[in-house]
Amino acid sequence: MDDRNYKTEEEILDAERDVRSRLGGRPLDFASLDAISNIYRAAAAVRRRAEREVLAEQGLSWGGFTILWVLWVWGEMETASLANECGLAKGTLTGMLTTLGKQGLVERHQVASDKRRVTVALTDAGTDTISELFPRFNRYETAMSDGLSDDEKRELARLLRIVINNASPSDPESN
Amino acid sequence: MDDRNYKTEEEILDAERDVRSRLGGRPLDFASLDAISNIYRAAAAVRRRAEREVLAEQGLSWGGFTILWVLWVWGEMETASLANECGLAKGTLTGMLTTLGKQGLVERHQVASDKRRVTVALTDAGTDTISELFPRFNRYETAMSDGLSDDEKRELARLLRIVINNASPSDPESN
DNA sequence: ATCGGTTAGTTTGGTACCAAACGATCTTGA
DNA sequence: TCAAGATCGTTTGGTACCAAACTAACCGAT
Repeated sequence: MDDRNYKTEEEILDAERDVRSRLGGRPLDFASLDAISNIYRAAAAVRRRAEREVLAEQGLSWGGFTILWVLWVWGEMETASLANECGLAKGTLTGMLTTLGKQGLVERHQVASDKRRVTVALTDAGTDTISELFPRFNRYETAMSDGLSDDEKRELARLLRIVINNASPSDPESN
Repeated sequence: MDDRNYKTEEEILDAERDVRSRLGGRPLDFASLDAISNIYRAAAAVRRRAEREVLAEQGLSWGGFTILWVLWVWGEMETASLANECGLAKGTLTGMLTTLGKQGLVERHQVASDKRRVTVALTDAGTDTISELFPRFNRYETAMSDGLSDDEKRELARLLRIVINNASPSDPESN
């Protein structure tokens, strides 16, 4: 059976023709369709494989890894910034910090001047974990970019930044 | 407070310098890092917004929408192909088909010649839903691609296909 | 003809994730 | 000074998602 999870050029064109006819010739934006749906496909594939092949042995999820990485690069920070930086809802972050805390990788500190606020920092074990793990993760990223030139990687990142901005509510109450 | 969820050029360079120093000058592939991490960021942002602004009023998740879309384009198909086509684990598909079935949007049919096998098809209501919803979803995709030329959209899709292939286990027992 | 291995889909157990409701703390204005 | 509102992080309730264990059906070799 056909278990490829990509399409040949012809199959894509077939699908386009089908959809077009099913809509009675109404105009559709296939260029956008293809671009956007591939973003999700690529992200899911990259994530699943990373969790299986790089992160699982450390007992980390993609989200957990992201949190450690952000804390490593940016240092101790408040949960609101951290959630935003990681692209997580604040409620989600609470749970994941609890998990990471149980693993001894992060610590919460109450802010003295405002008892509502909490900062998060890596523990020594957390620092060890991420500094050992990150180079391996980066090699994985290199492998996922195999076949792309450096210019193409940069172009890919640039195009995605445009999409990210389009999708990011500059308007209010995200979270 | 700074609640942008993107970075300026300088901030990215700052972060790069920090990470570089933290690793004691070990070489890192920042081009791949930037490209791959932006894929996930973009996907999460696009998905969340789609679920809120396009899918929620129909009571559909991204995954549920994807299933309807695939069935609409490709017609009745067996669950294994459908799971593969949607990028879902087969166990996940079981649950989502149950949900979609309760909503009256899809039907399961046992294959007569092999009672292990099951095919899935849209109901009339399912067909109505997806054919009404899809054009709106496509307009959303267009909005998410705002600022990209048609050539850039195609280039984005092409670059992502390469990543998808890299991340897809051509080897066995996925699922 | 039946027994062992293979291949379907489903069930199970667990995490990740979101949105909305909540409780505690800070702030502001009268 | 103290009550009303804003703003923190957490809790709650629910879905989506995966991997691994499971069950039923098929199939091939003896």
